[in-house]
Amino acid sequence: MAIELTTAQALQLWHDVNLELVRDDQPDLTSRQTSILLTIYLEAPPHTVRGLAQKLGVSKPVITRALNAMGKLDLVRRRRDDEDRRNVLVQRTVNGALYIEYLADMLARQAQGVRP
Amino acid sequence: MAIELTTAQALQLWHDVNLELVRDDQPDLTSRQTSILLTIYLEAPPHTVRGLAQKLGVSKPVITRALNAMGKLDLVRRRRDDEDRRNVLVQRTVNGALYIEYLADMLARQAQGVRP
DNA sequence: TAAGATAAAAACGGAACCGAAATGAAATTG
DNA sequence: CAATTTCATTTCGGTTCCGTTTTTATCTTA
Repeated sequence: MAIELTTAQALQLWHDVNLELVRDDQPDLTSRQTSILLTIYLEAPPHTVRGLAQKLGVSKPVITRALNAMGKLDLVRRRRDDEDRRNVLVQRTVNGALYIEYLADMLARQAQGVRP
Repeated sequence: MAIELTTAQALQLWHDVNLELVRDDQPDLTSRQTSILLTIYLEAPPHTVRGLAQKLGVSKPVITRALNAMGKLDLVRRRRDDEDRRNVLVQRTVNGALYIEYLADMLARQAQGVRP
């Protein structure tokens, strides 16, 4: 069951979602931060800085800084890998799960409102 | 014909779209810039700095700066309003229309790929 | 026409982010 | 066990964005 969406509907949905993200009082995440956050919450662990950098096609410092920012917001958490202490494992938080839930509900609601 | 999308599907779609935006070599727009751009291209003119600021719930300098940035990318253009020369009218460009088209196609393609 | 109102931009200091290069810590290899 | 590799972070200079405040230009109105 693929989702059939005309390009006009897709644009309108993108517009409405972005507008709500700007207008709400949730923290504003960049595309990179959003990609990282959703990768962590949608894909199976473990998630390392190196792995995330490869998946997104960006440098490792970009991941480090994004983790700093999202760590401050309590959306993700770092933990040293005990198997290989060079690695940092990125983990979920309760607050991050709540944010994801907000995002998912908003997206589904906006999609619901798409007009033919 | 509303678009039915589970929250899980919505999240996956959001993830995939953001990931592609990070990975492509198109200019990276912020949520605010995207909202402004799509407002200009989806809603009827005229578009003024003041009107855009109100619609997005942000200050006017935010709009001015976003227009500077998107003007450099040739995505939008300013024109003085001849009726009231205090106003700036924001207008579309060919390059902006091409960017919108790229965005729309990518979104529709990603939506097409959503799995039940 | 002088005074006030309005629209946009500019200026300012502070915060965040960028890519590239250097550093620190831990594991691996010869 | 010394040298090298790997992983993540820090640092650097530069750019961009933020909110607030000030300035400039234009219009309205008393």
